[in-house]
Parts: sequence; structure tokens; C-alpha cells
Amino acid sequence: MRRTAMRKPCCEKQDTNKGAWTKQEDQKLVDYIRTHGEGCWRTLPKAAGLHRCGKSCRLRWINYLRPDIKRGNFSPDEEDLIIKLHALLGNRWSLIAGRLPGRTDNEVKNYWNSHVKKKLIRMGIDPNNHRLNQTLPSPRNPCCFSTVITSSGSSDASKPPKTLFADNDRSESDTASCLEDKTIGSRELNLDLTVAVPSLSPSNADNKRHTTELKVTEELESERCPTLLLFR
DNA sequence: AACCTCGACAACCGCTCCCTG
DNA sequence: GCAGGGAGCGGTTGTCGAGGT
Repeated sequence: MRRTAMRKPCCEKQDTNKGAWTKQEDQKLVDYIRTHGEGCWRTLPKAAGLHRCGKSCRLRWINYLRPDIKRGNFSPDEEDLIIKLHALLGNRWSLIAGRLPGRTDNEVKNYWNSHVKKKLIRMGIDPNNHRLNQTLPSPRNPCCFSTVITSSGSSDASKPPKTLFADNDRSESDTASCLEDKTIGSRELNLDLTVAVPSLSPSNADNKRHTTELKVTEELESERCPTLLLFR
């Protein structure tokens, strides 16, 4: 890591607005990007006549103003995919969001933290490593697993589970060891982890993405993530 | 009606990555 | 090879509205 002492701030703090964006600011940003395109976020605020930090502009555009943003609730399919991808990738929200058309990393992250995480915890699953917690839910009452088990895309916890315990008499230890023994990788899930390339030119973005994909692939090769079993 | 709590989500901040000179 | 700078990412915080007491 490189830390540069006395590094210049990304913007002149005393001259920038903070907090919620106004309609006028949104309009200025949209108009500017429509005319000039994305890029050079550092100079954009000044050029667009905005008293905002470049980072703030970028975030506002990416998370809210972009025309291809999909607003509204996440579908059960999307939720399942988020859980699967999180099991594979961890907190790499941008990679996860890349698999969800119209969704942003911030949105996925927020959804994870406010919905999915709690849901998994309720089901006795550690959301950090996707493993069953020490205190396993009883296999005789497996409904607590229904969200992650259903492979049809439904994540409605009120519906009966499909399969985790095909044999409800399976012991807790059997289940745990079964989960522990499985090594799941991207190939088994048939997940193409290539992130959609934006319409911008190749260059920085592509190079970065390529590097990230390589890293992810390497990690997946050796990754052991037992709870992915639940999704198949 | 007033207050409190909680959930959802927008936005900020600090850090890291990677390109360029 | 190194330092500086821009862009992107993820964690965290702030704000607001809904629901409960």
C-alpha cells in the first residue's frame, strides 16, 4: 500500500455541497454527462457547474441517475443470485452487481446488509462465510433453511423447503459433515464470472476488470464454500 | 399528538488499485 | 523502479419515513 503524505484532497472541501442532491444538481449532472459523456470525475464538477466533489458526482450518477438503473424491490431470483455470488466472491459488491443488470454495487450492498444478512442469520447461517453456525437448526424442523434451499428462485421463507434434508432423519453431524465435504466452485455453479463490459472504451476499466477476474478465478479454484451446496 | 425505535437507502470517507510520467 | 494522481471499492454514517407505544 502506498500512502502519500500531504496528498491533495480530491476536492476543495470548503467549496463543495454535501448531503442530498437537489433536482437542479441532478439535472446539471445528467445534462453534462449526456453532452460530454462519463470520465474525468475530478474536473467534471467544475465543468458542469456543480459545487460537488468529483467522487460525489460519480456516485450520484452511478447509483441513481444512470438511465439503465433498475429501481424497486429485488426479485427472488436476484436475491438467490446475490446469495450465491456472495458465497463465491465475498463482499465484492461491484462484481456481484455486475451480474445483476441494472443494479449497482451500493444497492446490492445495502440490500445485503438490510435484508439478506439478517435472513441468513435467522436461518442459522453465518452470512460471512456461509457456513452453518455452531447451533445448527434442527433437521427435523428444516423450514429455517427454505430460503437458501429453494432452487427455483423462490426465497420465500414461508414456503416449505425443497431439499436440504431429503431425509429428515439425517443427523445434524451428518449434515454438517456433508456440507463440510463439498467443494463448490464456479464451474459447478456454471457461473460465468465475467463482468459485463460497459460501453466505454477498453483501457483502465478493462485492465482492472481482467486482473480482478483472474484473482477471483484463482480464489475460486481453491475456495471451499460448503453452503453453496444449498443452492443446487 | 408526541415521542421513540427501527429499517431502508443515499451519501460520505478512507483506503486500495493501477496507470502514467 | 518509484512517486503521484485518478478512479473505484467497500465500510460506515446520516437522514428520513413508517410503525409502534
